[in-house]
Amino acid sequence: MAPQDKSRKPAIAARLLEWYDAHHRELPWRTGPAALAKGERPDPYRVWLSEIMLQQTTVEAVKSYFNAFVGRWPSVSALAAAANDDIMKAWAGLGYYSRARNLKACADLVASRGAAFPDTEEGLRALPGIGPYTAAAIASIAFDRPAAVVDGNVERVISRLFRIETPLPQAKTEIRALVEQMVPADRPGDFAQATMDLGATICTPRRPKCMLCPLREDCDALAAGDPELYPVKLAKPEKPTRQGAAFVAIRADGAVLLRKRPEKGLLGCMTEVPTTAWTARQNGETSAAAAPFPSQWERAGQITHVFTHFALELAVYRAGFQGSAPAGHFWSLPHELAGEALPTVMKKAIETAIPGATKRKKG
DNA sequence: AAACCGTGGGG
DNA sequence: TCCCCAAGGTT
Repeated sequence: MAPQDKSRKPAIAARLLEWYDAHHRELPWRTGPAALAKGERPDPYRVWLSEIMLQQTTVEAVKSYFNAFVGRWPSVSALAAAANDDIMKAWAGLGYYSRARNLKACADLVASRGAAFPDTEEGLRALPGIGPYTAAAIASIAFDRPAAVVDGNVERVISRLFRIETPLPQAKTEIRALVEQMVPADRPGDFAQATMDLGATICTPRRPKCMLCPLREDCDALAAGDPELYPVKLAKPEKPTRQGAAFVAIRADGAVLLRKRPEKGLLGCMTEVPTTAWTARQNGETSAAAAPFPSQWERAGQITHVFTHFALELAVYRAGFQGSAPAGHFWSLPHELAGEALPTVMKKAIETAIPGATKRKKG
């Protein structure tokens, strides 16, 4: 190791923090460096809630959900007192719905222990919905612990700085070790957020803005002229297609027939219109004869929705239907529909049958 | 440990 | 249009 390498990592961390002080993003859940310097402390509840929402989810998508949640449930105790269904409804559209189920389970646990979050990585890691990343993020941001926070941004920044040829996810161990050597003891939370801000705004996956980067003199990948090649990742498997049919039954007063999905698995605990099973592509027309009950079904259209590991083609049928809801089903009136726990794929299906039905009305 | 689990935006 | 992927966790 060359002599100057000995100070490389601390120097990088110092430059990154200097950049963060001047260029950090203002985010609803963030306590900025100036406020921290004045002695203000982040609210662990807000840090936790934001970190759960931000798992595999963009900052822009999270903002409105975060504001709605903290407005309605300002504390972990308030969230613990909420009904499961209300939380699922409020989470609808954000995706990865097990996060909402774990959110409630975690709030219940924390509330039952005096409403105080654990202040160590290990303690946080034991809570539902909190894995290695989230435990480190909360420990460093909310409790000033020198934890190594490694998310997708950090993996990209580090793999470029050190031009790591090992593909992800195999390189995770190596990356974590490097981050552990860089975390400054005095500002671990800011260091974590600075690395993530750099990855989100400068060291982006494509066309990184290296000319604006505070670490351009430190970056092995930039020196080699190929930062965009990192991180190296394994090729992804092909996405299969499944097919099925969705049935939008409409009562004379405009109510739509709905039911609740099972507690676990895809879209668990969320609300749906009746559908057939979603089977592997059959290369054929799904017949209205597969409807859960007989009616004058007419074809309203077709939607395609891409999930994480498969694409779904749904034939959408529409029919009038009178009488009480069949077992396991319920009617949702027009003014209630927008507030139901409908995942995006189900809103698409309903919109295909009844344009505008799931949009929230004004007033 | 490989599979499963949503969604929307950017290039 | 299509592909990538975002402050990952659970089983």
